[in-house]
Amino acid sequence: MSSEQQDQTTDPKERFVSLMRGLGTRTILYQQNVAASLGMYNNDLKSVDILNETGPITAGELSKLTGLATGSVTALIDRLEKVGYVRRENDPSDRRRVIIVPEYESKEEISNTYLPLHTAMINLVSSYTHEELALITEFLGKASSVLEEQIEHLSTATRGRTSS
Amino acid sequence: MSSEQQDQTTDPKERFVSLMRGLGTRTILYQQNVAASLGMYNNDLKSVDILNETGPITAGELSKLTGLATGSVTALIDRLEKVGYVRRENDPSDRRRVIIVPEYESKEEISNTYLPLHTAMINLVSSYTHEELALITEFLGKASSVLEEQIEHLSTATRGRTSS
DNA sequence: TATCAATATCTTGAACATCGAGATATTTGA
DNA sequence: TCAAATATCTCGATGTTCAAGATATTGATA
Repeated sequence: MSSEQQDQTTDPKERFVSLMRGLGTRTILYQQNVAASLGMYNNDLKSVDILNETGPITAGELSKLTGLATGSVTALIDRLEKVGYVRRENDPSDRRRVIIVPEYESKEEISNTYLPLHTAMINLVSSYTHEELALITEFLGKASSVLEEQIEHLSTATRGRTSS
Repeated sequence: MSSEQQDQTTDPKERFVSLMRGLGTRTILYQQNVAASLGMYNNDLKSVDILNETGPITAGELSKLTGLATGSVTALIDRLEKVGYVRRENDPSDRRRVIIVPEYESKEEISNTYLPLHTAMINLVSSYTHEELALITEFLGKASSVLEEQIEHLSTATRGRTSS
């Protein structure tokens, strides 16, 4: 896998979309490799990443965000808690709820694994001017929003089927 | 999940990297939702995407690209072949090998599921000038390369552990 | 205040992708 | 010609994941 096949479409927009897809595929493969190299399951790492972005959330919310069944999330939290990546905390205002608090920063193992990518990205970014960087950053934000909408669409449309 | 927490870092570069990560997380969640809505396993869809980009490859190559054991790939191909997403073909020059030929285009089910995202992306892109689009496109290519290098690093460094 | 429905998490058993190792077939090099 | 290397497949074991039910708690209604 590199730059093969029909990648060099003539239409600039289609070429862009094609690159976007390629980036997506590589992102997924990358995350999978990170998980493997940490000896974690994909969903476990995915959850850690989500928690790192959202901060503490309840088990139910994590279930919705990951698309996993609640029973799976229970087991998942057990695993993460055992390794020290998160801890359970009781919600004083609602004793049914369990809040999952990420201990992400305390565990440098994960950030160390991400570090080479981080460095490479900073490196890449340094080759751009402030204006260019601003444009790209703005674009990334919009692309994220688009993806988020699409996820919302799909997850509401699918509700309850078998998957991975 | 939206725009929470420490996302608005002051340093533009760090802010960029943060957005990049967010995009990654959403990409993974999106792909997972697509798989679920198609009633497929994540790895199966991942493989279809890879095959769509690479064109026909051998079972062994797919095994390397996905990081799955060869036995898993055999079962995976069985599933994809049964649904008609790929077909097996013998390599006349090496009769041990099995070439997996994607029937991607013939099966519109998948492209239809990707269509809304495709449209939204085209839409997003249309708001940029040619010069801007060229810049972003160039950036995407470079980012893809960076990811590919990182994948290569990790996969060579990990060789043989337990994962998902 | 007592009760019932709704909500949140956990428990349990079954299902099934994945792994690892071995089996089979084929190719390559000595 | 023969052994080592390579490519895919087979098979049993493992373990996440699911679905449904169990338990605990909350909120609303009468």
